Amino acid sequence: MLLKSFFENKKVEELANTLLGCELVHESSEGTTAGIIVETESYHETDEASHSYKYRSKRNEVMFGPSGHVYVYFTYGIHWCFNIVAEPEGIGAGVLIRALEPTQGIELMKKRRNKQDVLNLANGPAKLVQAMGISKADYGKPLYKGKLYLNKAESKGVKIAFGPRIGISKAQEKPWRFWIEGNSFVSGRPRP
DNA sequence: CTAATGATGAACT
DNA sequence: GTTCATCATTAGG
Repeated sequence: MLLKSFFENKKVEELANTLLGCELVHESSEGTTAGIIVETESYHETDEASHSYKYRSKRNEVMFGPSGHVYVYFTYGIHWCFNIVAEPEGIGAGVLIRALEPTQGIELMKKRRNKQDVLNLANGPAKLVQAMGISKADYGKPLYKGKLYLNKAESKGVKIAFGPRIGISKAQEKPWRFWIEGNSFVSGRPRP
């Protein structure tokens, strides 16, 4: 699994970039599920759209902590999203995982999601949280230690594309969304 | 205490 | 492509 040093000494957008192609693994009591990260977005405290913008609060305080920890948040009344904290303690930054390509425990994911279509298991922020069995219980946990962790990118030479983020009502000017070019598990396709 | 808001998904036409 | 479900967190009084 990737160690603490992987998350350190990287800018948030750099981490978002490096995370593409890595495998996210969760060993739960129901079984192990895993998937390749194919889409990310980066957020920083200087960015108006970020939860960590301007001040810290009870919800986002883990984003100001050391990098490599898990930030899980709830939105729109029913949806959970999964983030990885980036940059050193004191800086509120993180990478939102937007989509996964399932690799292990696909049957379990289908059961959790109550869907049969593999393409539709984890191609969205709240979907992958459900498919992986991640919950608020994982909030603040380190990714370099424990049952939820990352494996190094297996394939080299994947094409990385980037563009504006999705679902932001303010500050959409930063091209801080990254995805693997041509991967069909990426949520949505930006227009040229 | 009360009201507005939102880094979305599913179902539908 | 469009509509709406649904609630923790936040800001304001």
